Amino acid sequence: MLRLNRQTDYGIMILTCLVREDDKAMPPRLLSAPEIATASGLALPNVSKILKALVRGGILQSRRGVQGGYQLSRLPAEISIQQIITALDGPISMTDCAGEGPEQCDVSSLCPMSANWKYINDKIVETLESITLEQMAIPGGVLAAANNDSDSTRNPEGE
Amino acid sequence: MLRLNRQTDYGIMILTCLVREDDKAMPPRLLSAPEIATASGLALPNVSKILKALVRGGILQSRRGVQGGYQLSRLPAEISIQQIITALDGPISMTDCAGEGPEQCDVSSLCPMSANWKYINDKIVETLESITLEQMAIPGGVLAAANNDSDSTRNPEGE
DNA sequence: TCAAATCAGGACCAAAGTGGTCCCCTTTTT
DNA sequence: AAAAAGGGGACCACTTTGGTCCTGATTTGA
Repeated sequence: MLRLNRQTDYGIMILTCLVREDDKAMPPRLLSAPEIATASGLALPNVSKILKALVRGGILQSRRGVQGGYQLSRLPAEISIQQIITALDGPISMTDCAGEGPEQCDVSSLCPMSANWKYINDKIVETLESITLEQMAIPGGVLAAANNDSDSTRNPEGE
Repeated sequence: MLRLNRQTDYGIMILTCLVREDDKAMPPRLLSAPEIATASGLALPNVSKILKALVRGGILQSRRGVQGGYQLSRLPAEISIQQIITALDGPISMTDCAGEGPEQCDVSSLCPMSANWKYINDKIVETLESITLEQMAIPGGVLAAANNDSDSTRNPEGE
């Protein structure tokens, strides 16, 4: 599976909603949690929980009180999917080996796969880092962006 | 986190053990579950469960009876990490959107992120498909292989 | 100054998933 | 026939996750 949890999925959905709402209302204003819940079609308590986590992770800014609400703390083009995942689900690490400490895996001698796992992990982080919220907010946006720099990644077989 | 489960982690560890044992005993012979458990340092019942799953997934071949055991069904260079993960943890799909059916996510209208998720998912599968068990079995093997074809992937910053 | 609106933090619980063990059956060799 | 293996699945304890709710802090505005 290798699936990210549902909170994270919802979080990205919520953020893409925010981007679209921002585009609509040109003097960009704060959106309250109930407004965001309505726009995204999710239940308020859950949306609220996710929004708070996104603030803690530095993705959103909030203001309390009457007329308060949430807004992106950076431009959508400067927020990567990787940052969102990290904010909601902690840092990406496919195995204990790939994590911070060198030898959590003390089963046999020293884990000979550690360096390999770290490389794989970095590769995936790199992929997720290259996808921006701006791309994610428009249908097919990621694919379109990938076609625009076909030299920095692999050419899709032909040519 | 985006972590693969422990069975999968163990599974890859077990397979790399198998590769190394195979290299030692030049007339390649079958290894029994207890032998593999000893070699890997894991508990027998758990190793046994994982080995069975790997057989079902087509990664290993088995033979029953006295002198029976397990062996790889292909060369280590022809087994990708992706195949192992799929065998032990099911097909990779980061979200419901990225999975098979088009619109599991029926929250608001039709999910505009679906195509984007599919692209990201493919990208990760591609990465995992490019890593072989042979590379994984030697320390630093993945990194070495990546340096050998620095045109097909990104150059690590400086030239 | 008080009330209303709004976010912050965390407690809480039910449901699902995971990790690990064990048992009984089948196959194969001697 | 007995012993040595793997096959399939049941089973349970534990952890994680998903989701809701409550209480407190902050801000605005009448």
